[in-house]
Amino acid sequence: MTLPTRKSGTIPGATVARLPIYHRVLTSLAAQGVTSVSSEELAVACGVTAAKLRKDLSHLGSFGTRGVGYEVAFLSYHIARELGITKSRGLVIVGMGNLGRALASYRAFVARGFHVVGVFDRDPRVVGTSFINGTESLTVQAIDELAVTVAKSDAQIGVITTPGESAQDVADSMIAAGLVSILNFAPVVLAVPENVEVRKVDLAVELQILAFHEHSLDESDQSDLPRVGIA
Amino acid sequence: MTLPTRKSGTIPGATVARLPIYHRVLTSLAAQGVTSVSSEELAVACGVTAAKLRKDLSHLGSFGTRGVGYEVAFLSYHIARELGITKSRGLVIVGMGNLGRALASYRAFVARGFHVVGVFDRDPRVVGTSFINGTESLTVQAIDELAVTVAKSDAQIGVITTPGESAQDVADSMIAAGLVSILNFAPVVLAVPENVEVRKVDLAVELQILAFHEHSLDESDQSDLPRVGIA
DNA sequence: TAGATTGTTAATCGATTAACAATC
DNA sequence: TAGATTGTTAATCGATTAACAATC
Repeated sequence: MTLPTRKSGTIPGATVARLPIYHRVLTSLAAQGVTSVSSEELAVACGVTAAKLRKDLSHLGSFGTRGVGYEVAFLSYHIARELGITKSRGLVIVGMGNLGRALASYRAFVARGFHVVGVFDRDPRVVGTSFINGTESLTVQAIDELAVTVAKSDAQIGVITTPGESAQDVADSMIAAGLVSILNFAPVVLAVPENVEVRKVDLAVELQILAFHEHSLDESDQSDLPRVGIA
Repeated sequence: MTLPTRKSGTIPGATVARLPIYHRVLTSLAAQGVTSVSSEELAVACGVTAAKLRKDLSHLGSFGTRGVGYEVAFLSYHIARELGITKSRGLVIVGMGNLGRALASYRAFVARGFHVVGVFDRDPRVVGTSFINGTESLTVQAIDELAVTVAKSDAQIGVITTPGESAQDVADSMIAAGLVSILNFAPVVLAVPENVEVRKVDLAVELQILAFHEHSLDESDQSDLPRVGIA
């Protein structure tokens, strides 16, 4: 018998994007006391096909047992290890509008291994105000203080929740402060050095993609309608 | 000379997902008084390659002029038309926690052609409370009232911002109320009939994908380190 | 006409799927 | 051994890219 071997080489992007889902479902199964799961069962719970799930996992190594399935805790640990979420990672959030304040208090972040180490805003009227996020109280800081806070804490990810106009300036400040991972909610394309990874979430874009779905239905409704005319 | 012809057939999903970006950038260019743009210029502003942009647009029809470029207003209109965002679409939001309240007041939604027609929560202590979103005041309703509100208004899209435990129930209520487009922020896979389109946004997943990036850097840092030993 | 840029073609790349040999 | 399920292979599918003929 050989120890499970971690595959060398890189993991496809599409696979990386699904690993967090697998991890969350496995965590949930473990909480329910489930100790073993087949690729078919796990796939259904994750909303993917069993073939895709097994293919994804095959990029990490060989963590299942043929004829049996996967041990929930074991697989969960190896996915967490691969994702680098075995330790909690620090966030800074810049832009304390509605969305920024909501994210600063978002309980799912803590539940999934992140902690907010600082919140920032450009507006002097907002700087210095405090609010409660879960257990601790956060005081809004000026953006000048970003670099010092990032250095003092172990912050690794910057979240931008400003309007589009300020987003590039904020990104520049984050990069100057040493951050190389940015989650950008502002509807602008950020220019960053190539060692910096930006993920963009545009909530209005998500709605517009759904609007396309609605619109497609409208059109097919029309062509499905019986046409009045010469028969 | 022939009129620009709209292509028949379906538009690839990857293209549909980028059309809102093109539309937003075109809107921004128009606001700056730019009337004409080349695929190269537009692509840079959108963060894609010119080849990809032209390929995407080719699925909608032929709206450019060879040797010249695209007329901003003309192209913008045709993308909006394709996406079905020439008219404002109504949203209902269920789950008035931090995220739900933030989205209910999110100005970018109105700016991009959506309006909130109702907000809902399960908690009787929250039902009946009001808050201001831009110009109007919204009163939180009980989920029982969802169907009536959807029927009375022109709501077409349901947004779920509840905890995971309630999300499936909420989705069922939305579908019963006649909604077929759902934006789901709860970290669960919703079971829905196949005529219903669900888009899932998991904010913690976005962070976890960035954590993978951080983690990859950690690993390459280590292998880059000079190793002490027999040389 | 000469220069520029589109729209399309063909090649490449990556992701998905189905099937099955390996093996518990 | 018989039944079950993984991990892998090969085929398919869809998306991206580069190059260029069409044409303003």
